[in-house]
Amino acid sequence: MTTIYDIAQLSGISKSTVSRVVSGNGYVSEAKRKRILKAMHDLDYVPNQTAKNLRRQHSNTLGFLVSDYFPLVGEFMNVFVQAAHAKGYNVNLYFTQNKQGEREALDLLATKMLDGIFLMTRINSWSVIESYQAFGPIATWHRVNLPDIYSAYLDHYPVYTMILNRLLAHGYTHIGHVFSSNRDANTQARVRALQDFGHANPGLKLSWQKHFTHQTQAGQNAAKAWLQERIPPQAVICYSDHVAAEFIATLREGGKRVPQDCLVIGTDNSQVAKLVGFPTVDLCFRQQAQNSFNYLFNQLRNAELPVQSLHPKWVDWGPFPQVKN
Amino acid sequence: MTTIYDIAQLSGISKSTVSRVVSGNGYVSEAKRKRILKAMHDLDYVPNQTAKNLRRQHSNTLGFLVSDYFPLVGEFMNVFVQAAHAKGYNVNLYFTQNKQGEREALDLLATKMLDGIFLMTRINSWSVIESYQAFGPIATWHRVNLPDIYSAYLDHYPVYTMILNRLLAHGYTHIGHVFSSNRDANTQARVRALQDFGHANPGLKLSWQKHFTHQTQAGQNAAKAWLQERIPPQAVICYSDHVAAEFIATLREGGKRVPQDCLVIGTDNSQVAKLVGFPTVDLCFRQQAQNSFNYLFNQLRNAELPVQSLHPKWVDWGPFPQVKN
DNA sequence: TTGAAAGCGCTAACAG
DNA sequence: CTGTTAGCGCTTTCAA
Repeated sequence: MTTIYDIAQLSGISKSTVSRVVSGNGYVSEAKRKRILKAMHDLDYVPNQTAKNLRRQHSNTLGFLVSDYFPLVGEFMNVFVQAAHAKGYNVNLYFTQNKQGEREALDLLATKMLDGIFLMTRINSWSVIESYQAFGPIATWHRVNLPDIYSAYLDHYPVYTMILNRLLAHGYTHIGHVFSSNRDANTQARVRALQDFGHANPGLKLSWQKHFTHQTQAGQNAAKAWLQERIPPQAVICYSDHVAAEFIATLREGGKRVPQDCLVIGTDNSQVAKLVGFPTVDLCFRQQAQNSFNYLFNQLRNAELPVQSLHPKWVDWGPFPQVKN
Repeated sequence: MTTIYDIAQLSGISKSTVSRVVSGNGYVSEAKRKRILKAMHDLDYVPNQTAKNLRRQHSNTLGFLVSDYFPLVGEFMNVFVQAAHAKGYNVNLYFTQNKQGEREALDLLATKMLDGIFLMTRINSWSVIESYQAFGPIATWHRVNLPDIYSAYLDHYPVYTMILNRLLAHGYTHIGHVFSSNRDANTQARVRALQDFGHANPGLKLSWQKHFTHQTQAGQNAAKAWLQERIPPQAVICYSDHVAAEFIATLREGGKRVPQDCLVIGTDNSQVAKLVGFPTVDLCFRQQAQNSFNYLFNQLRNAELPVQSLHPKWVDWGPFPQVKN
């Protein structure tokens, strides 16, 4: 492997001058620059990023942590990584299966092996995560109210209310719900929205509610429960598009028609909603990914990239029929 | 940030001894080890990976390069990253939008910023990619026959023949094809399989063929073309599940029934096939991801992790009806 | 079993 | 404009 020293030797110029042309900092005479460039070319010189990182005490690398893969991760990551690359940042991916693994990844912040971290999904408590913030900026997808951690969240309370109102306007009076873990602040917001809606509209049947901690098979299990009911809900709101898609697939396997027998609604506007064809709400995850990167970048470089507000909206990839009684 | 030096100071023991307990190499007396451990704990010591990497001339990090995101990337990467983590490797993700970007990522091999590379999708010619192999192992998803680059490929010729035969057995005589770029060796294999099949079975209509370089909207555009036909194919084989799903969605939007009006077949066995519900062929991408990592690991560590052979098989997530005339 | 010392490849004062 | 010098934090001989 050829180093800065080799090219200094070959060109008969000092290491530091070579460094100047490699890094582009400082003045170098045209003559010497030419000779150095030639030597670099002749020797196939490639700068050693690791040495550079050690010296500069940062890596131009961001960590993207998820505890588990689920379909939206790929789509989200895609936006995040593109944004990062556009600004010269690399991203390191970590599937943190447990507390220990998550801490190890977080530890990398302390030595600037990672300059900043995006947490799509967390395992450790916020208090331990927060303690790492001293070493570098942290952004998260989760809804959380911490002074030093940026959260790309969108409040699900009004979104859920919006969904319920539309359902009501279309004549639905028996509505089921598939929620994520109650630990999640936005799940709590949804549940609250549901309660308030129930009080405001007495007489509706809203009690069919399922909670799932993991996306794996949540849709399938919820649909199986639906199929068992003597009088199942006319519509079911799922906490993610993937769950909705799986719910629909399982219902159809069970011989039911969607949306005729049950209208299923997702909340992501991910690719699968379009493919399977059901109504969903765009929760702006693409903008959230961009915002998260922008926040991290702004912290790191003292910049002012825009962090835009989010405007959820309906995306009807499938029919939203009036209920027939 | 506390370093090995700080804890040497605090405990009154030399740097090198501290290093021994941190890295776990070499003998250290129990007494000193205890004191050092205590100091490490008191000072919240976190080893500096960058310094370690510079010194050891490797990073325990693999590069995962893709030119563009497409849905299978997420699922594939999931398996690859999990496999890597299980063996103590991290993975760095690169979306290499152009030749330049791909080379920059490949360059990282030279300095062991990256110990090995997996190429899901490439941009530069194989000859330039091959030249990097001197710096570290390279594996790829593409089908390519290069002595020094591992390719996780599965031969699509027999797979395509298998699909055609099943279609024929079910009475299909007019079969359409959505292919990827002809540059791809496995696309060429599919086309050859089709030609040979046509010769062996004269009288079939097999000429409806579309080629797409990118997955984005391939399914949609192909379906639009299908909808224009006076006598469209009874079945269409798509080169990926995502393309198949989009094809189906567009057909349905156009008022057609699937599979009644057109049987659509995918080839991935990705999540979307299950969700949308259509027949697909498992091309074992999960095993391919595992194999790719295992190959890289074997090269790097002179190990013998199994690189297993691939056995494609039908997965009917949706009906495969007999054709009715 | 331990410490001193050299050095991985690069950058950035500093002095000239 | 350029060279000398001193490290970044860690590992690893080598000698004690």
